[in-house]
Amino acid sequence: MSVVDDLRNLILNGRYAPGARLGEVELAETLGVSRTPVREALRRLQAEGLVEVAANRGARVAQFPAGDLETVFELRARIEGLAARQAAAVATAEDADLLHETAVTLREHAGRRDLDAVYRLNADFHRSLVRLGGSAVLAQSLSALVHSPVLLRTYGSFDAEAMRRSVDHHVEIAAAVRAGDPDWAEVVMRAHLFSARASLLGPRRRDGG
Amino acid sequence: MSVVDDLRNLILNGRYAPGARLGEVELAETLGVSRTPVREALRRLQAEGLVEVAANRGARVAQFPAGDLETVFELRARIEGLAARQAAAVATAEDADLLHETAVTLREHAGRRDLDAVYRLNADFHRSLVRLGGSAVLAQSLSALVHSPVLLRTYGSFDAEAMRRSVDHHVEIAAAVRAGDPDWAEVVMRAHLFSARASLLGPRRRDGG
DNA sequence: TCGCAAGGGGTTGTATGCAATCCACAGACG
DNA sequence: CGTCTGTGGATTGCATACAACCCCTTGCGA
Repeated sequence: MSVVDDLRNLILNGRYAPGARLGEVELAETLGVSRTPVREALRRLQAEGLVEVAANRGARVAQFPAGDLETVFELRARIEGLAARQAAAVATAEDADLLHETAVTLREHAGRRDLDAVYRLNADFHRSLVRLGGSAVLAQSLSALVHSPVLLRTYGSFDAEAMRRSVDHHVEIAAAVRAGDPDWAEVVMRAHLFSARASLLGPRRRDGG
Repeated sequence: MSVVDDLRNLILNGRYAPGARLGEVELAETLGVSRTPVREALRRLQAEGLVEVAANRGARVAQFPAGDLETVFELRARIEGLAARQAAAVATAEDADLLHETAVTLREHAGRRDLDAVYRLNADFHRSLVRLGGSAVLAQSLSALVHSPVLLRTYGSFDAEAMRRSVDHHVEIAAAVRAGDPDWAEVVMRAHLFSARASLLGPRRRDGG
């Protein structure tokens, strides 16, 4: 429907890889509109951090330097930790049950290595949690981080144990929300993201020595 | 120079108050360009969270519901806490000296209640710290929060003691960075923001009772 | 007097044309 | 042979024209 959503999906689905050139005329033809809405969509996605545009030189899909990936997870741990905390503080039993449902379904699909469903349910879970947290600024601060092209298909690099940890974290977070325990919810969420970071980036060796 | 920067400054300087209508033709005339660059600037500022646009109904300056202000400060404490931590971990002595300079100058202007200079130096300080932290994603996550129109002229609502605390926090953060102590830098930054929140929103009474 | 529907003004959404800028390649000069 | 410069093609940036949409007003009817 909306050009900006279409373009965002194209990037997020890997149709345009990080670093790929985004020519205005090519996108306009692909999306079946003129250059004007394409340009506006590119400007929005630029502000979202999904694309980088150089003056007079066009747009490319943004790519994080590897060092920034650490920061992305550190930020997500802090921001989504807050989201989990607030969700646990305000969620009703029905809210928590819905979260639990999603987490359990996610676990089932993970058992069958159905990665597409896992990715979708994972996004659902995190989005629901943020919505429960109830703050628009929270959602916005996160969107730029979780939509990062580098984070796509992260589950592909998880081994069996990491996958098990990840899906169990979701269930545990739902339990913490159900219990109305903000501290519990926050630390599990932080563990969830640090665990994912370790699977993606490998072990963090100590500095000294 | 750039239309998006001009427009952002207009909003941030209070020329357009939160909730004010942003007509495309009016802005185009004000800025001396056509509607096209104005529209692109509005889309960018929309993604930054500074303006809200409704389909076919135009753009307005964004305004947070009061409840979200708590979340904004909670988020800033977490994100800028990370920025301070990373800055302390990597900053050189020269970097720390520059921060100290800014903090001391800020304190002098605050003593004379020169609010314009205070606001500018404060922004400089926080920006420098984030730049020291060295991560583009960090800078981007913050920009949407600190640019929030609601946070303008916050110092106007500070009493003498709160002002003193705020400026001293800057000096202390510089000291922590100079000492290369990430823990110290982070907690002072968190205190800095919680103190500001208290001045803006009043005391947070306990729930129970 | 109140409700509703049709019309008009104004604003946004989109398309297209033109100017400015950038990159690549070729040719000349040292 | 290497480097610099000029020219051509392509792409972006901007302006303008037209179409679509929304809201407000106005007139009619109950």
